[in-house]
Amino acid sequence: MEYTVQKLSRLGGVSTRTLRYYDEIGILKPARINSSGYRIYGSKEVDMLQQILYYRELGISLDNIKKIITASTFDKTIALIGHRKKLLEKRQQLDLLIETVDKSIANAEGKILMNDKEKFTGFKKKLVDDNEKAYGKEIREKHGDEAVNKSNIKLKKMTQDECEEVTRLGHEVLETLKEAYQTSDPNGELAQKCADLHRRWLSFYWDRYSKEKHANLVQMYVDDERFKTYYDNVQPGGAEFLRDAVFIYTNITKY
Amino acid sequence: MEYTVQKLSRLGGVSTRTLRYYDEIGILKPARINSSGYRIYGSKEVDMLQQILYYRELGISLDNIKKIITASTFDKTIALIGHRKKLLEKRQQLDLLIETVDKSIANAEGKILMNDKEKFTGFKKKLVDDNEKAYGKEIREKHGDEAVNKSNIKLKKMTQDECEEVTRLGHEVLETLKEAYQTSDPNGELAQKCADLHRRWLSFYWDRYSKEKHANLVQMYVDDERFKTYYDNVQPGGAEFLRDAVFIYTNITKY
DNA sequence: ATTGACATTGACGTTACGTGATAGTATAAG
DNA sequence: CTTATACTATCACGTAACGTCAATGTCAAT
Repeated sequence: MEYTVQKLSRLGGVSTRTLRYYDEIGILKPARINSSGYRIYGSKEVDMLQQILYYRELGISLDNIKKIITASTFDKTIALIGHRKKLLEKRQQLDLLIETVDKSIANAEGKILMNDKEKFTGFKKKLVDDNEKAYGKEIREKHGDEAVNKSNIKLKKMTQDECEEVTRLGHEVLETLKEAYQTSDPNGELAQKCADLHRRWLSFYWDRYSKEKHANLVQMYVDDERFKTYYDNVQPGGAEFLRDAVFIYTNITKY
Repeated sequence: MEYTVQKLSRLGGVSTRTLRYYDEIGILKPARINSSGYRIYGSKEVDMLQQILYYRELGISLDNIKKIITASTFDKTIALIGHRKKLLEKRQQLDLLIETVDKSIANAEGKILMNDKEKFTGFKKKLVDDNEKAYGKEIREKHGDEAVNKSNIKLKKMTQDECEEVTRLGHEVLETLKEAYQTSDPNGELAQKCADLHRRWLSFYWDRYSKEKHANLVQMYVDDERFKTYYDNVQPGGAEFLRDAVFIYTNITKY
């Protein structure tokens, strides 16, 4: 069986540009060039493309793939082991980043909540900025290893499963909010379920849950245009509805 | 206080090129340009650089940093939350890759071990290639989600702590090997400790440990030049010494 | 005046292609 | 046989965040 660029590209699920590029860098040459200058690939090239794409999926650079595919099984194994190590390091790096982002978010939220009433004092911005500077310095000091480890934020120990759940929860909150909004009853079952989901979602981010903070936060969702927009994009009037539901849920009615 | 490019670059731990680039893309302009065309930065710019570097550490693109640093605290928080989500997705993607690499390594090792005696039949290469093709297809079929989940490889459930340990163990094996080699006694305490460390290291990669496979593997370390080179680079004669120690350790003496 | 450390502006290289521009070729329909 | 259109080819520029020359100008000290 013979294939032109497009046929092979469809077979492999890549673009024709990719095939021409692979030809250019010498990683996958066509079996022959026909009289019109067209690239013609054979079944051997199909197999080769499969292998290339396989390694590409693993995040290996084309340069290394080039070496790997011409290497023996042993060398391939060694290459894979080395690559595995790189991936693990990358993941640790990612974990560290996520931790730091979490700290930053928690910090910002804390500041927002604490300083909600001083909104116009002009102090807040300075405080937060100072804090960011401090963190930045901290990180650059010693890559933040020790400092970060001392953190007592809950998120630190989030497993992968929990990460998936918090994402799912986030979606669920929004979808339940949409449904609940249709009932127009913040006291209803759906709205209260939504408030409860929101609490569970928050609990992932907060060290410890408190009704006060919860109510405070949803009020802020309404007061601040940017958060309001976020929820209203999901469901117009959603921010207010969520606040009302959470006020009932927490049994707190003023802020 | 005023800073030239180099002074600021040393303060922030970045290259002068980076500062010129940041000027070029408008993310950090100098306070003024002196009569000789030199960039002069003030303390405000130092603060700004701190912030930029902070966000850069988090893996945020300069383009987004540009938006973030001019945004309010609320917007920054929202941006961070969004970024956090991206990081989590990236990590899941990485975990998937690591799993697949593990499968691939285990597969290759399995093939090597199983077919050690058929080394010259020429079947092996074909088998492995076929297998790789199969995996590649599998992955591209449905991103391998289900297929990968069905895997019963031990590594799948490696936590981060375990990942760190296996890396540490790997180093320990090599260092102990070096020390043990000095004793010239594969039956000695150090050599047996090394063999034991090697077993523990292997146990991370294998579904279940067997003395047979262990002895078989270390013999291969000697027989195959590429693996031999790997260990001999650490300690000349290391591959043979490790084999001898493991033969004693496993109480298996022929292969 | 000279030297050495510092500054400037280009401009090309990096990765793995995407996205045109321009031009030649194959194939089926009219 | 012409035409439409579907395909092919080769440039060549753009991407992100700088690294790395190269050529040239400036500052402080000897």
